[in-house]
Amino acid sequence: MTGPVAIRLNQNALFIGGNSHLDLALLRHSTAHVMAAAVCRLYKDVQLDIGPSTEGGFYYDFDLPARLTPEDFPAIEREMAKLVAEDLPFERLEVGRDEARALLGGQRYKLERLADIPADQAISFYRCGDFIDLCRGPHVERTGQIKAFKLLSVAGSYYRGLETNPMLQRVYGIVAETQAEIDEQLTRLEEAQKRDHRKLGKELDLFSVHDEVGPGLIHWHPKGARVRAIIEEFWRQEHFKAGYDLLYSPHIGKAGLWETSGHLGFYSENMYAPMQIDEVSYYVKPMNCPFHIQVYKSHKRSYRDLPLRWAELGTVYRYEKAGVLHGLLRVRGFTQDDAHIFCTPEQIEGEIQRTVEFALEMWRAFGFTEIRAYLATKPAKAVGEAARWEQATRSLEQALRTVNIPFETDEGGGAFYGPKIDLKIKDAIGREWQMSTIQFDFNEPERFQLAYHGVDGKEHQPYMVHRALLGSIERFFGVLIEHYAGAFPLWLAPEQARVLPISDKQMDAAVALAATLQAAGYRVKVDRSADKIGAKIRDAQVAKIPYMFILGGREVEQGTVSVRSRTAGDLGSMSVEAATCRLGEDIAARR
RNA sequence: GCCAGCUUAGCUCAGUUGGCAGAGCAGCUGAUUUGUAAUCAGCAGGUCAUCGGUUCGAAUCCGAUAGCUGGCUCCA
Repeated sequence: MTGPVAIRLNQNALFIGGNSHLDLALLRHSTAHVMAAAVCRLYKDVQLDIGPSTEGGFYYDFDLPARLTPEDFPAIEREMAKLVAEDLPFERLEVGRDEARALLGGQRYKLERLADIPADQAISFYRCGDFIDLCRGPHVERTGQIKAFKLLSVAGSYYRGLETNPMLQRVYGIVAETQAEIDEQLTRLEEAQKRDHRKLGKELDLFSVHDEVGPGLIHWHPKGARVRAIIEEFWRQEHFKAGYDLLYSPHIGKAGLWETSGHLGFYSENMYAPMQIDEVSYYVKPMNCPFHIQVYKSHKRSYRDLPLRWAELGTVYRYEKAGVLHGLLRVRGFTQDDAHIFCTPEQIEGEIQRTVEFALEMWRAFGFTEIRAYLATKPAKAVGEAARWEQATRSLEQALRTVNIPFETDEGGGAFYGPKIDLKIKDAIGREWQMSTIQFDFNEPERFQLAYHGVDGKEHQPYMVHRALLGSIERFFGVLIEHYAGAFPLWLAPEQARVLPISDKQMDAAVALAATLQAAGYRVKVDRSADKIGAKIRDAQVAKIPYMFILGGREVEQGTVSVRSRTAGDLGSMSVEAATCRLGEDIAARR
């Protein structure tokens, strides 16, 4: 979107000036109204809810007897175009409550919305032709100011977002100043869809999900598994450097363990049914913490031992509702890059800070810089003393300020057992996914009676922090695929280089070169097809392989190799040493 | 789980009003031995997601189930 939207507001409307972002929001919201007006003209018995602007466009929620499908969009768009052509003014009306009720007639959702407006607040309606809607505003002046728009999708949406409420139909759309901008936005959406990890995962042969096995259960193919192995090895080394130790724990545990931890009480709807072993119930783990706690409790701990930082790539299984599963980003079995930090109250602030810094460092290493942080505070229902909550929340906030990343506060968004910091990043089409999480836990240390001996010789309860930096390896891989559009940098690429003989005459030399490079630790394959060189290059390019080493008669004779880069094209002939040197440089720079 | 839509070869997709199941790519075989993004020919590949119904006849119409997609709720 470019430039400020030049819109002058109705003199009755609340003035919002100068800011193009807000003007765009006005335009979007106004277009939502026009869409609602169009729907009311075309359909009978329309119950209206709300139609706000969103980050990318707008939507309006309706309840109507007809079921809307994208096939209905052209008719709605035509009706909207008529409303725009009529250039109707948006008129603001301020009315009393009784009059408002009368105006709303049989609009049940609107009447409920009206009841929510505080007594001291003005009640306003906006009229646009014969369409009138309870609305705070503001709006653009006239419908004629809406130049270009398009309806994109329709989906169900619970009234007020509550699962127990009726489901409304939500129609999404976009609006811009010119048709060209709409086309541009649609092209961007298409481009984003091309880097969807589900599409690339199939095309690049990275992973799969199978009906025969079950939804949300990921199969890592050789190439995906190779990338995963590199990620995990890097992760382990970074953790050792950061003062962590590694743990491995079982996949199942007795019911009693999950009772003590509280999971059977507060997390059972996400846990799979138990299995009977020797007449005892065992559960597959949805989390790793109770196991780490057992290790902690395996002997007495002193304040001199703390902090303990224990990490595990722990595979957990959680029941997720069928409708929420999404490629690698939302699955039922996944490996968390989990860790638990046990420390004294004095250490907590420093530990949180280094954890946040560690997380950002990790994200930077993988090429991510745009991350949003959220500080989630104490919810209404919570365990733990108020003073602890306060100290914990303060140290989280302090850490965010010290590392200087902007954050939003999610008031009351913490878990019942402690406050947390979440780091979120966006997928190819702008959906935000929670990745890193740093969570305090006041619940389990209490339930498991965790203790350490303090300087005073007395037993104290340690602070416990759960943290996952990448979140889960599955989700991280999904986001990574989209981030690089499948073209992994050399250090992560499952196949770093492919040797392409011009003809079969160079096959022996090609196999020998690949063997040499493989022995030196590079991931290299030979193209053994009978294709012409152009086709071999195309195959390698489509497979997004960073380097192609082309061997013709000349190269074999001179002991050189013609190097082609995925991004820069033909780099010309060079010695094998020069070529491997280039690989080494790219790997070191994580290019 | 809820609302809506979708499901045809390994992949991407055609398939008209209910009347013999199709293409490209990939695969295999053969020919070609090629100099920086697709060599040519042939062959093979299907319980049209599954189950049931309507019909003389169903990929096509109806119902159920499963999976997927877009959202909602929930979450790493």
